[in-house]
Amino acid sequence: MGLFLSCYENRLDTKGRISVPAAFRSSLTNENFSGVVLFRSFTHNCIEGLSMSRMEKIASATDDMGVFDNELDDLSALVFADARPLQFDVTGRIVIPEELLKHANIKDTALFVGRGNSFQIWNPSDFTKVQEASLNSLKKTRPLLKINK
Amino acid sequence: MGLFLSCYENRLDTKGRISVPAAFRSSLTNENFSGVVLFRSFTHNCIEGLSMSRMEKIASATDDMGVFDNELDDLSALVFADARPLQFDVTGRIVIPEELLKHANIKDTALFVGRGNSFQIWNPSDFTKVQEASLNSLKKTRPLLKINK
DNA sequence: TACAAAACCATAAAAAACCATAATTTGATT
DNA sequence: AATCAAATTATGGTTTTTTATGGTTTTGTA
Repeated sequence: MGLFLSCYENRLDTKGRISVPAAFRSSLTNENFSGVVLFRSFTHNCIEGLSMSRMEKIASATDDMGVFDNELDDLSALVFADARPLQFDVTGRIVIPEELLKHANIKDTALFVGRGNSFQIWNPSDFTKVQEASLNSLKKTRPLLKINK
Repeated sequence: MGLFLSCYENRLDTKGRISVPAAFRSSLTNENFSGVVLFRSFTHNCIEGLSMSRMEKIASATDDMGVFDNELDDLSALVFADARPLQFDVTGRIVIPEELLKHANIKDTALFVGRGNSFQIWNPSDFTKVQEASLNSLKKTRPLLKINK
């Protein structure tokens, strides 16, 4: 699977449709399911996005843990219950459910943010704030050399 | 993968295109993705360059760390969000996004600087200054023997 | 029937592919 | 070492395709 990289800002139309960035779509060309899976982030006011195959990996990972790790089991249960499979239309658009938009405080513009094997969808100005904060805290601790190992 | 070695100065055309040095391109011949990944350096006013496969290694490394290493998670999130996958055209050119050019203070000429497993792109005169400063500090501290250990 | 969801059609702007050429490098031959 | 031919490279300009976005029509179904 291709990585989700960079950021793309797109707009919702009157019918709630929004284009998933072409670069993200082409990371999903080998997928069986022509679309994405979205759910509300636990940690931020944003939407988490995954491919269906990655969702299936999470499922088998929790299977492997068996019934013994209750915490992980509960967590994945929440994810599955909240997850929305959304199929692309011909031009690569999806309709993001109202609940998710509300959780991420998204009105008419959304920012698709690459996270490697997954992505997030943000209210653009919310993301700017969080990103700056994160950058500042990193500059203090400077774990930067780890990148190039 | 071949190493990125030496420095090459190339020019941007009116459409923002610039040739990636042939020597760098031939270090990437075995890559699936015919291009490079660029992002803004955290430490200097320059652009960092990597192969896609190296980016994928970072992605799986962060996956392995899981949700437990928040610091690494934040760091990779920043990198992935900022990273721009740029595909070569037929003649080996890319278009460097405006934001990156601005960060590196690049106008019409750019210097590709080999860094072994990665490379950087600099404003030529900026690089000269930084390199001289770096050389001077090395002459004082003389940590040179450590290189071959 | 009425309503929501899906399929269909259209278009301006952005990105990619295409074509051309001068300059440079390589390599072969003397 | 010197020369020339061939290949590669960096660079410039043009054409075609893709993309994001908007609107309309059809379908399914409650």
